[in-house]
Amino acid sequence: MNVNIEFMTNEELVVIGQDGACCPGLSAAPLDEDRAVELARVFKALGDPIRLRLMSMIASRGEGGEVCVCELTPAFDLSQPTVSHHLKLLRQAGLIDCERRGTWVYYWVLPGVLDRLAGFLTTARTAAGAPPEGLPS
Amino acid sequence: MNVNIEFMTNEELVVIGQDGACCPGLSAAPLDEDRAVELARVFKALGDPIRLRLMSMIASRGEGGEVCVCELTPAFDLSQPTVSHHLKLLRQAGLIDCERRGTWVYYWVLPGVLDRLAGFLTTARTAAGAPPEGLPS
DNA sequence: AGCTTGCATTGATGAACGTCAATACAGGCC
DNA sequence: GGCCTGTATTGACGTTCATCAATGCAAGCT
Repeated sequence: MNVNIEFMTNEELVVIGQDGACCPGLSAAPLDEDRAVELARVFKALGDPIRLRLMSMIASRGEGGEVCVCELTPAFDLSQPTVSHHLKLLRQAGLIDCERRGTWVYYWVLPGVLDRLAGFLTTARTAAGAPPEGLPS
Repeated sequence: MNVNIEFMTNEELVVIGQDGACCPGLSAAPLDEDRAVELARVFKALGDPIRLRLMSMIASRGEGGEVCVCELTPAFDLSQPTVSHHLKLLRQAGLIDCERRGTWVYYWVLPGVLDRLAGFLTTARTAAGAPPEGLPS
């Protein structure tokens, strides 16, 4: 698990897991309560226009790409603390991580998270028919 | 658009579109404000444990499958109105639809919605490198 | 040291949300 | 018609959320 910042309390989720397909899939079988709670936290993090745009701006940098907060903040018609707050929520949801380098802080999308989330939603893979063949992950 | 119930006001979203891949994809390019607002509504609908479980129970029926509300309600430790409310939110998000048949009301997942949502999240498809070759969808 | 810039945290406020009891509505059955 | 069952809607209440101004902290500068 990679939180490279000490001065921030690390409350990241591990829901989507670092490896494998996190869980059976939405359509595979009725979700049990605990997994529903964990996964809902991730979707809730994406359930805000600002956070979706933040995710998109960061994810657009591609694998290994980073974005400086100083690029993110002015892109929104919001106060700096509010943007910072949304970034924190995305981080707590286990979607992104950050690192301070000198004066600036850089954010990136945790590798594989989006693909695993997508896999969870996809019905084709989880259907009874096809075997769980090798996913990109 | 398929709302087969007249007595309910139809406020379904069309965000995820009935055909095609809805939009460039989260990682393709920074999401514009309008699309972010629309998509956030869908993710917000999934951002609650109860609604996620409801979706899962309905989606587990597979393509064309339906679930009677009378099966959904007792599965939760909630009042009937609350479950009904969550179903309404999922419907307004454009994720499910329903139909009354006699005394009972049946819900199903709108076809393709989950796969399109998954496609929106997937990075592989939208990356600059690979051509958009045929996905399982 | 002091100043400045970039970002996170705190505390407050109004809006949105999840929940319930009560009620309304639709359809089947007597 | 009247009654009963299943589901949606209404209205209220407490909690969570998004937002801001003010403040705090880290790092670079002079």
